[in-house]
Amino acid sequence: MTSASTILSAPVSKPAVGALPFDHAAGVSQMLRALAQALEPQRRVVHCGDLVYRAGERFSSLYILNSGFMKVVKAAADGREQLVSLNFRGDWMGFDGIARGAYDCDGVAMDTGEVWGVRYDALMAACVINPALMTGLHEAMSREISRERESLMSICTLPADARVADFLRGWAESAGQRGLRTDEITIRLSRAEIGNYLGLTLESVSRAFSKLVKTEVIGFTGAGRRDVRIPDLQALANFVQRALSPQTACAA
Amino acid sequence: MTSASTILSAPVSKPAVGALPFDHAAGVSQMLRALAQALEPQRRVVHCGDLVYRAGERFSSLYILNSGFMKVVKAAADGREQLVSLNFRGDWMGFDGIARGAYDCDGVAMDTGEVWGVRYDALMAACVINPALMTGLHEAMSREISRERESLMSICTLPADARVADFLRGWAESAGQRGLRTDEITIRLSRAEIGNYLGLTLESVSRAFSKLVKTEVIGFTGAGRRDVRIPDLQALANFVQRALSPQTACAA
DNA sequence: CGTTTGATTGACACGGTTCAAGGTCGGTGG
DNA sequence: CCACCGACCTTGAACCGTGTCAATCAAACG
Repeated sequence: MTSASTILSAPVSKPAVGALPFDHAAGVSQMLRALAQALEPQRRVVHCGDLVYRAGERFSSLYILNSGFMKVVKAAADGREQLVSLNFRGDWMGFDGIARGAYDCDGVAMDTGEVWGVRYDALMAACVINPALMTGLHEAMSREISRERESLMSICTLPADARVADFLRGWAESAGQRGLRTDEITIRLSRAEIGNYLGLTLESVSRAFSKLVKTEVIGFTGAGRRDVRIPDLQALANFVQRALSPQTACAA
Repeated sequence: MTSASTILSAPVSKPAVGALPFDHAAGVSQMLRALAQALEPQRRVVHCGDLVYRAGERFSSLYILNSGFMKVVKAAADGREQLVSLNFRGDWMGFDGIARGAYDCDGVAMDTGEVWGVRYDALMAACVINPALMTGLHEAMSREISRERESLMSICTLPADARVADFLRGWAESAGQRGLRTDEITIRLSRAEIGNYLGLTLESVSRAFSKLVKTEVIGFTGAGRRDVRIPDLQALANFVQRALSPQTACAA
């Protein structure tokens, strides 16, 4: 407990001002270790398609992804479905359940992985003893809010091509944070899922990919069209900018 | 402190299952009272246009709206701006700052009102003493996440008319939660702001309003076109459904 | 190998943006 | 008090980006 009590305090108070590649992976590992130590999380191996929690179910636990890849889907009373979040190792899920006392989304595994469930009441109790846990939790919620706002801006202000480009940029970025290469990524979503996430049809997504390939800012590597090569991340970002103001290409 | 220690526990565990008009206002009042008691928040009177916090500023406080009306705006490095959140009495603001250590949005007053600033570190300390405070905080963050997902779905899945209709429905709903009438509301946003929020141009918003008036699901009351009469909230909701499936009008 | 699922591409229609021209309201000063 | 002004809203017409529908193709799978 002594070690846990100071865990995360350093990365918390010093968020490495402007630098994105601050040690995200280390922070995640510390958080997971602190949780394992304080709470005996319920570990569960999941496979592609498994539901970790579902909309309407009584809220009792938050979930942290130890490995694998998950999506969060919101369903409306009419048939509409909306992919609202994509999650990787270290990400928390289930925050939506806290306020209402019931989840209002489905958490779906997209891959084989391990999810840790921690009872909310137990977590609260642990937070009182170990404030670093609480801080870590709040940061996770804060990140989720910021991420969603980022998506919103992308969807509201960018044309289809740029939305897809921005999506790829974001994916590469989060791959980088997890220590993976950013110049060769695998998009583990169908065109339809990407489209749903970005407010586009699958055809528009497909056309956007084609255009990005033609413009040379991305390329396909594998046989399926899901392995993307990104020779230059900055070029991707520039593509987004160009889509906004075709004439004012160079700002910085 | 004895009174504060049980505050919110009842409304939390019994979210009044399907009924929206559970006593939201009472919960807000209790929360504000608990904060005032535990933390001596820094009270500030704001006027329309005032910035309560701004993007880039070092994070230190969260803000709670005691009265008035505020918007949260996110600005991209290029000129893009996105209205990401609208806030009323009892809403918290500034969550976006927790993770990065700096806010990434502007909090802007849209009206005269009073905002309470509470230092985050002091709040954390108080949470340890009074767990109800912590619970209330988490519920507020959870609500923010859910709200944003709601917006995302609306924007991604609805045509222009329905988006505006859904926006009005949501506004009326939150007016109702605050104890105001839901059949006569005042939209304190310009067409341009609504458009930005919904991913539309101001012209599209204006046309949507006109169509809603022509369809009789809303009407204008005041001289300016911002006072909206909603004779039947259900009719508004039906309009949204109709926009999705023109033939399959009746589901329930 | 046939079947199935997902991706690509084309042709066309439609919704929403863009551009432009008034119109209305509220405020300010002569 | 009224004329003027600026901010905001409405409406129309033309254009264009996406959605829709449909055909084809490629890869995965039993």
